[in-house]
Amino acid sequence: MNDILKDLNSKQREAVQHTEGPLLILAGAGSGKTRVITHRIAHLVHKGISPSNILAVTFTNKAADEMRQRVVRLLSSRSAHGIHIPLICTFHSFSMRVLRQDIDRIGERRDFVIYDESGQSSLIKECLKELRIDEKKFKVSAIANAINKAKDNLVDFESYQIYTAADGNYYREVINDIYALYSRKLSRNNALDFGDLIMKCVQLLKQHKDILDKYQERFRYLMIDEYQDTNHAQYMLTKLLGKKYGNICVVGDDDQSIYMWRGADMRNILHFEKDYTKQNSSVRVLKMMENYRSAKDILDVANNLIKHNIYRRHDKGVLRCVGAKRSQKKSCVDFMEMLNEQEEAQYVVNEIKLRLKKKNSSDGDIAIFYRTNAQSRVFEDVFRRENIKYTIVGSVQFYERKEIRDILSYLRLVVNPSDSVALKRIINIPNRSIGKVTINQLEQFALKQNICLYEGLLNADKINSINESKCRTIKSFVSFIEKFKKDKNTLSVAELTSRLINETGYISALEAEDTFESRARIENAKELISAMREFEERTPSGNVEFFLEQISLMDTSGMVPEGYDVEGNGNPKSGSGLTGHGSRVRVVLMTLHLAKGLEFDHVFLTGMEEGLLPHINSMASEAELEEERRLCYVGMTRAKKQLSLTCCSERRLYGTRRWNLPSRFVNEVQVSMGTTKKVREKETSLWRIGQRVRHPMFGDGKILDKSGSGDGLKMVVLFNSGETKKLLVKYAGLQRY
DNA sequence: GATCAGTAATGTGGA
DNA sequence: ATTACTGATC
Repeated sequence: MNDILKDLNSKQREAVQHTEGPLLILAGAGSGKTRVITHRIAHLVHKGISPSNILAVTFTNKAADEMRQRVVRLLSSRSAHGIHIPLICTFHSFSMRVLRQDIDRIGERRDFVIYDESGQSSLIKECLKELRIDEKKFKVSAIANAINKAKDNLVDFESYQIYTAADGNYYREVINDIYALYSRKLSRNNALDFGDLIMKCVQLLKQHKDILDKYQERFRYLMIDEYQDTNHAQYMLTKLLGKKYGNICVVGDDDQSIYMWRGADMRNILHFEKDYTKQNSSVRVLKMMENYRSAKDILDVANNLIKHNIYRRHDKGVLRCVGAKRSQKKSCVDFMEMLNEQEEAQYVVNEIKLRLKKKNSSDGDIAIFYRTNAQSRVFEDVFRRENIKYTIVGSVQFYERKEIRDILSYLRLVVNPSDSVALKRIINIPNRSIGKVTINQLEQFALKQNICLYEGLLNADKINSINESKCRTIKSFVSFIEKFKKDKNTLSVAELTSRLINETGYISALEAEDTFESRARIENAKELISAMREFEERTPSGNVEFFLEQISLMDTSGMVPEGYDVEGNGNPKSGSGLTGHGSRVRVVLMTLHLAKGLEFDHVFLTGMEEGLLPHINSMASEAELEEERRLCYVGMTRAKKQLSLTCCSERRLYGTRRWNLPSRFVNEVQVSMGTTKKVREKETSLWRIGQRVRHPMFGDGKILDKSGSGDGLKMVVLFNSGETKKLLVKYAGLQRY
């Protein structure tokens, strides 16, 4: 038997060897999914299929990178000379490739830029202003959701109009107007949003048979990861590509579908069999339910939970424990009800400290999961107070920082002057005295003349309401950008950017500020430049356009601290920092959504309360409730050795005090657990006069006086700088230390 | 008087 | 992070 098949169990081997025709792999949590995909790719190549005929699609870049690395390892061990790696990429980057080649066939320019979520909402705000729609009645986020949802379902604004005309709903009519204007604006700015990438790709392939044929011929073997998360547009894209040869292998787990709210359509995975069965060929379905990750107790709990989902599920049996050692006398699942969220956090920290003391070096990774981001605050407070290092996964990411976005907007503008969103972001950064009013006048002018905003700036002297001195300021800004438009082709990305931030005065403005925060921003700007240098080394031919493209396709989500393996399956990554360092314990905090695909020795699943998990907004419909249950299931199945569930009888949430019951999910798992213990409230007054506090901006200080209570609690704080400030506790972000 | 910059007030589902 | 208000500046 060849070594690609050697370390696989029988189900895995069958999946790898089934290469022709449609194949559905239902891969339970911890069953070795990534392993099967990578080995299957290697097996295809080994069989003699050209790597260029193989396409594997994932949802995140992280998953794609991980897979690529593992495929390289598998292939290079068996061939000394240069190996060719199949295309492994995300849905979005695949669509991007296709569109860069041929989008002109459906009437857009090939040098488009991509708008992220904030670019999208800026543009929607522009639309609201132009259509004179009240932002309070039509929330930008709601409109963005509606538009994204439409695009996920392949409904472009023309089709939206047809549906709207049919049902005569006022809200939809307004959305329709915004959608139409928004689409025209995108086009005018030479930009696509994320939804467009897939939708336009499908439109292109549907409308032009020659292009479809080109890709069908090229990619004869398709593999789709996390198929349960595909939306309709993604479904259609894979369907089109796989139509000719039918060699389509999808991998997923309907029990881990947690992105319905983002457009994922579970019917894709539930109906795959029916969908791909034809007269002359049948669909192979493989169920991999052997779990290599978790202790038996943990799997019992998870199985007990998920069996309560009856509404939509593949019948695939329960997760079976293999490999992992049976736990000792003590159950490795426990549950604790605490009085409030401070006590909950304290309990978790105490448990972690106990573990640290034991010096049980094999219990290296600890994760704390929660349903909502807001819950992380309390944990941070306690961890900091107790001096335990932790990492929050998914908090503000590097490329989402203000200073980085500012600099990137400059680059965007230089590359594509019609990008009005980028222009408006930076036109007055640093201060040039071009304010709201002036921008408004420029916008009005551009709208009337039917030119883009940048051209409006070029013609600022033709606007009566703009005086001469303002005009000069605008002109000097324009010539600044024009200069860099020329430099762009002669300078490297890093060099161009470094000049840009120096010559704009961006850096000197930050230097003048000279605060803790501004110094950090300068550091980040420098970090960006070094990221660019790295990029130049990696891709010597790479220009600014390509650099920007890479960044816009990076998933800001799913970023995990280095060393955490995706679906480890007993293959510790060498040099990951997890092995060989003795008792180095790592604590990570994240939302349940971010936990998917990861694994940890000890998992704390916190806030197990009605209203939080299941979340209050998901309790109305059975479908949403089941998604909450799956979310909980995902959290539980991340644990290898120990799973601790916690809840609070009282919790301060969104400013109000709430009394929640323990989550129904706790009752559902029905495993004997540690007795519920009520912990006495220690101290009501955490903010006492004399207490040392830390403020994110003003630094360290001490409480001099306080007044008010509850949300109105105010404090007078004397900071080390000598300044005295009166602060509202609710918003000040103070921490005790 | 118009416009701008800085400050204060306010907002919470999940990527 | 975004909006409302206020004093500063052209």
